[in-house]
Parts: sequence; C-alpha cells; structure tokens
Amino acid sequence: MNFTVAEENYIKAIWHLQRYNNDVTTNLLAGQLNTRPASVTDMLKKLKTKKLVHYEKYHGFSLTSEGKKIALGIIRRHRLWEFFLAEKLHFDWDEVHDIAEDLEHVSSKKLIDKLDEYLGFPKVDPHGDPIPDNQGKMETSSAIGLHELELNKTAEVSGVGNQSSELLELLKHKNIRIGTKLEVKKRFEFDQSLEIKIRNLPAFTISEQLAKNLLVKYGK
Amino acid sequence: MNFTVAEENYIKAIWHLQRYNNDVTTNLLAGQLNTRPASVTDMLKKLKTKKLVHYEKYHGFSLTSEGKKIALGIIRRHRLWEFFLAEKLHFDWDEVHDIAEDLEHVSSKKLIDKLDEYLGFPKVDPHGDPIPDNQGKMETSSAIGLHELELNKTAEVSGVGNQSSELLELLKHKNIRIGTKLEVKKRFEFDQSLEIKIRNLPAFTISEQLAKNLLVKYGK
DNA sequence: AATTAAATTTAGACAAATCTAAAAATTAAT
DNA sequence: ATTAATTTTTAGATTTGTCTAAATTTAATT
Repeated sequence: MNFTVAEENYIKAIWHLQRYNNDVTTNLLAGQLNTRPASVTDMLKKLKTKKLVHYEKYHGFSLTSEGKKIALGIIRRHRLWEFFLAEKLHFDWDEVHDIAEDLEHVSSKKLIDKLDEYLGFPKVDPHGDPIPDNQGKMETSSAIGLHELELNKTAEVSGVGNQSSELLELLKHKNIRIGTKLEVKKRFEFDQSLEIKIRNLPAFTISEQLAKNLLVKYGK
Repeated sequence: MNFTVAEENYIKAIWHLQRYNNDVTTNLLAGQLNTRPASVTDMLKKLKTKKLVHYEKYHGFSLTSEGKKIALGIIRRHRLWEFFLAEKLHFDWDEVHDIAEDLEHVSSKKLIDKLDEYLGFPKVDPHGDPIPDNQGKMETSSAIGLHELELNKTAEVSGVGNQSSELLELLKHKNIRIGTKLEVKKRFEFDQSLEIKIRNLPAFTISEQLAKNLLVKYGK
C-alpha cells in the first residue's frame, strides 16, 4: 500500500502523541498538525477505512498494529535522513529536522535500506532518538530526564525531549550536545532549577523546563 | 516562490521537450506527463499567471526565462541525486532515475548546495547528462549520436538519449556504459544498423534506433 | 474555398484535503 | 440530575489537479 504525504503526517503525529499521552484527542492532534479538529475527524475516517487506526466517533482513536508499522517506517526514514544530513553534509543538529520532514516521504524501500547500509546502520539520530531497523525494531532507551538525576552522579546527555529549533538553539548556546557529560550539583526548591557542571568549566544554572527536555543516561 | 510537485513536473517536462522539439504542443506534453490535453490546458493557464510560460491559447507555449531558471533548478536537484544514488549508494544507473524523480522535489537550496559540495561538484550525472551549477550554468556537450560517427574512429560513450529502463537494460546487457570506448566498423545501408567493436572483444551489431540514443565524443 | 480532420479549449464533474459555522455528544459543574 | 462548558462531528464550501464530453479553433484536403 502507498500513502499520501498528508496520511503519513497524520500517522506519524499520532504515533508521537501516543508515546507521551495516555489518550490522544482530536484537539491535541489538530494542534500538533496545525490544522482544525474538523479536518482531523475527516482524516480519521479515512485512516479507519484503511485499517490504520481504531476509531469510534466521540470515543477516541489509536493506531492499529498495521498503523504502528507504517509509523515506524516513516520514523526510520526521517531519522536516517537526519543522520545523513548531520554526519555527511555537516548540517547543525537544529537544521536537520525540517529537511528530513520532506525527505521522509520518499518511500523507496531499497533507497532507505541502502542509505542505512551506507551510513553504517546507525542506532540513534543526531538528537539521540533511536532509529528503527528494517524490521521496525529499535533500541529502547534507558534515558531519564535530567530533572530526575541524582546529585553528584555523572551522566551523559543521550537525547532531547523535542526537536524545536528553540530548544536546540538554547542547547547550542549552552554548549550542550549529545554525548556531553555532566553532573547536577544542586537543586533549588524555589523553581526547581538546577546547577550543573560540565567537566572543569564553571557551573551554571538551567531551568526546570530545560532539565525536563534533556535526556541523560548514568555512567561515565 | 514555491511550487507544487505538479507544477514542477510540468515545468521540467516542457523544458525537456523544448530541447528536442521546435514547438511543444499540448498533446505532446500530455503524452509525456501521462495526462489529458485538457489537464495540460488548465495547468498552462496557471503557469501563465505565475509568469513561468508564455501562452496564447491555440497558439502554443514556451517557458519564460524565469520558467527556464526554475527548470534548471529542478534538473540540478534531479541529477545531483542521481549522482549520489549511483556513486554513494551503488545503485545501477537504470535504477536512479525513478528515485530521483521523488527526491528532486525536496527544494531546500542549502541541502542541494551542500550535497553538491559533498559529491565534489560533479559535472555530469550517471547517464552523462550535464549537471547545472548553483547558478544554473552547465557544460554544453559536444557529443553526437553514434549513428553519425565516422567509420573506424575511436569514440567514447558520454550519454544516452533518454533514461527509459528499456534502453538502460539493453545497454547493460550489451556491456555499454558511460566511458565505454568503441569504433563503428561498418554501416549496413539496408536498415542502417551498425557493426561496432569494443576493445578487443568480438564485433557485434546494434540497431539504428539504439545508435541514435547513444551519445559519443571523439577522442581516445 | 468549402469541407473534413486534428488539435485545443471550455464546461462541468470529481477526489483529496482543507476550512467555517452549526449541530450533536460527552464531560464537568452547580 | 439538570444545566453549562467543552469536545467532537456533520454539513456545506473551497482549492488543486485531474477527468470526460462537447464545443471551438486551426490545419489539411480535396
């Protein structure tokens, strides 16, 4: 089966929302896709006839297992292109997302498998998100939010909570990237801000909001 | 300005047809695009309002200089991706065209310029067609059809007349590719077929039609 | 030059994806 | 348990790109 760009964007958005929300709603999806709730309803009907979502009107929706499979294919394409853009074309990590949004809809299976091989079967994209293999399987991350890291334990940044250019710009400014090793030295109760330290550089403070969007793994 | 995939396909098709036909007609373009003459008329009106074609109804059409500029941008993207697919991902030359048809519509200028640099600013694609640079300029080829090559003069294959998988399959079977050196030993008047020789291999015969679709340059 | 043939354009319809405004269903609140 | 607020869906329109069938224009032929 073949899908339109619009269909793929809906499938992908539902998949992403399902990850962090117990139930995905019409309004939420409309917000995510910059469209209107009425348009979402229309598309849900269409995706239902294609057996990509379970959907009962007024009672929510979710991806079928077939829908999830399609979603993982799109995400695989997206993240492989992101890796290519960063690694081979030397794009900054805050530039790759938008271009990959377009490239991900080129759906030749052979192209993507050869690209994967050419890139050396990478396991994570430039934001630390895992890349599904050609069977749709991917690493499950043991990462936690920086806000839940214990004090004075070294951890390594392994991902970010989202790909907004705002977040990535801030991280670039603070010199934090995937692989950066750091420790939390102090937690301020007033606003839940954290004082962190990177190597032997002067300690500095980051907001609770930023901390929640920084994924880290324990271990030197 | 930004263009839809449909618009880009029309612009590109007109550009290609203009190269080999004095005047491009509605029917010809419809045939090329696998669509109906009525659809072509509709699109021509649209492209006229965007100043990409000169068009007076019942009296033909052609690309404006702006239209040509857009066309060269699309062709640049197409041929760079073809080069990438063949050179980096090791696709056969008869597989690259269809995939590049999709990739060419991803229109980030920065992406294409960085891709160009990454590939080492190639001058021709895997079929021997010249790749426009980021100013839209490209090599003008001195190639001639194999059917007009003088007898017993060595020449080198530099391109093919079209990218149909049928032609490319035939060439693969006959072991002819870009860079192959050959000579025409004899021309048969009856059907204009040619006997050709490649290196020290046994001579063999090719049809007039194939000869016309093989572009060669003189010189060892 | 009149008629026939071919090419092109118009008119009207349709599918995809979207929208606004109104109606219906669900959920929350008094 | 009604009423009010929110969410979701329907109804009807719009845009893009396409189609068929009919009408028009141009070109070819006798």
